[in-house]
Amino acid sequence: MIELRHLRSLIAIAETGKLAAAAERIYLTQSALSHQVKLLEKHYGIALFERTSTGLRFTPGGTRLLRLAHQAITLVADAERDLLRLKEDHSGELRIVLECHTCFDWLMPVLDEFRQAWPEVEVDLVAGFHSAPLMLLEKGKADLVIGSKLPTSRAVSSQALFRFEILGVLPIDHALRARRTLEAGDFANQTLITYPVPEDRIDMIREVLKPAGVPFKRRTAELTIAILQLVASKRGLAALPNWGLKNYIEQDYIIAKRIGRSGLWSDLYATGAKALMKRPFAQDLLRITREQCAANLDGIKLL
Amino acid sequence: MIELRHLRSLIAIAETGKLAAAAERIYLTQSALSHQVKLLEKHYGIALFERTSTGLRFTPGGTRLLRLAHQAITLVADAERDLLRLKEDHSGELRIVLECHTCFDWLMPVLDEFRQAWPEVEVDLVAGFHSAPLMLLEKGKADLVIGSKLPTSRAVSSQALFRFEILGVLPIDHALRARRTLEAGDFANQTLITYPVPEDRIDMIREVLKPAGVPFKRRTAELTIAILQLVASKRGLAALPNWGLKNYIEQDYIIAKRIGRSGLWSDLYATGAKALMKRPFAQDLLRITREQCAANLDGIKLL
DNA sequence: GAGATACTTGAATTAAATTCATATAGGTAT
DNA sequence: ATACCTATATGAATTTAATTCAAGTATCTC
Repeated sequence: MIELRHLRSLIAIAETGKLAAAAERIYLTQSALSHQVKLLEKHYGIALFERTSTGLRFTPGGTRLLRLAHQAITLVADAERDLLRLKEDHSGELRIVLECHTCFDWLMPVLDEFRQAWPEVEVDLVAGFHSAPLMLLEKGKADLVIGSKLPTSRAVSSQALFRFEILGVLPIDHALRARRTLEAGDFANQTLITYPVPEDRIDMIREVLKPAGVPFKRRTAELTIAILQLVASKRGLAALPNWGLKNYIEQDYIIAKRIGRSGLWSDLYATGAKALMKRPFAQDLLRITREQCAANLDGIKLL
Repeated sequence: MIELRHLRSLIAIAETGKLAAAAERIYLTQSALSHQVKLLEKHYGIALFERTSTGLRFTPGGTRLLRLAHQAITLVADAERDLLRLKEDHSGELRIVLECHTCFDWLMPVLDEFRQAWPEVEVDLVAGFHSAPLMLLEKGKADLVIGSKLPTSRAVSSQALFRFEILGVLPIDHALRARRTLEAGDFANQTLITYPVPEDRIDMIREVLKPAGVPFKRRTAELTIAILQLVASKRGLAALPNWGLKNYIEQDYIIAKRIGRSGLWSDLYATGAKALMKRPFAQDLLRITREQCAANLDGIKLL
């Protein structure tokens, strides 16, 4: 008999396209998922997937079950949220500080869903760059910081969200267009186009260019699209999260390459006061974040 | 983590009101359900039931989860039906013969749901009483007989539906009104009001009055409501399924009593050609029947 | 206050899911 | 071709989880 466990597996498989990756996401082995899938197919007597050399493709039957999965899991989440609200006060305030510019891109739809689910929570975005987000938390000027891991004090706790890859961005006819990966040296004496934040907050500089001692120039822009325009018009190179680039790559607006042998990865955390992080609506915000990002952002790894 | 299994349990508990009865319905022990419920309550940290001396009453939290259960289980049933249709031809013909008059009462809503789910199956009701329903099947005049168990030939198979209790029906001020149960002797020289079918097709006569050698008179009526009117106006007694009487009992129109120490029970079966019974839409009709009857008919036992 | 009727509980058991270790299969680069 | 990489599949061993068994408690009824 089918169980929610199976439906959760189907969603993970759909989002990753591969058994092994799906397994990792839901903390199982690839073998367990293979057995699960086989059992489902036997149970219903139809194939749910075509096995290709690159992973699994859903058959019509598999697609139908996947639809069920999305519907059922949504209902379960709704019901569990209602149970939480039965237990505890469900109003509150949530002033969110974003450490990274790109986070806006996924945070907006997340907040839309969150506001629907918790209408009595007052959500505010604290805009602009802040040099000491931990201070903001401790002084009560903000409730939640989204960015890299913060030094945890007694009163504050961090929750990992996901890991994403930062790719080097080049104009489509750049000399390095045929390369598989970029190295620090490739950026020597180039202009790096970044958001207007200090150098040590830009992973590409902190993790790659500085350690390699590569000289480079810098130019800043506020918006992702502005950075891409500058790259496309050959004013320089950039390093941006893979999931934000997908559309532009597909439209041959720019090209993107892995940086270094195993890539440049960055982890995102949500940090807030311990008391806040335990509250149902905060937990639910993180749940919505992980769920939406897993579903919409290609190539991320949930943490 | 919650699973469909738990939701199925909640539905069974809601439909029976008692752990033991719910357990029986879903083929578990009462203890298993108790453990399940305790686990759910611990998981969500709220009480799902109030324990009363007569069984379990849903708390608001329990009710919310029960709503989820109905929604989710419905979605699952829909999806599984679609999978069946992917596998096999889903049109057909279904001429149904009803052996028992009362079956109309629950069959109509069942057929409504069935027609929605399988619009390409042509459903017909073969009205009236038939003395040899097996013949109808074998001669291809009907596809499905609903009634008591038929002698199974090679080509035909029976599937149990549910067991219901037949209660003795008395006018509200009848001399026997204070009795806990009725015995065969209580019907001596009384008029028994029945549907117009042969004696051996009326359980009350075949199982109780004949074996006890009790003399009685008979009068017939076509419709359940007509029988009840005759009883209420003291023209005689009747013996009818408990679930059809509930409303009338609550309105003090008639009273109903158990017949004999352990009651008079009757089992209902669906019988059809083996080839038909294996087909998805026939299986689904039986599933819908069991599900709807379990949900709507009080005091029946699924078989 | 004995007997029903219902749920609870802890330990023992059973069943099921998962892991581990390895096999198989399809691509791709040399 | 052959090695090699990336996938999924499979069988047996293991682990985990659910269920049953056997009492136990509580409440109501006569």
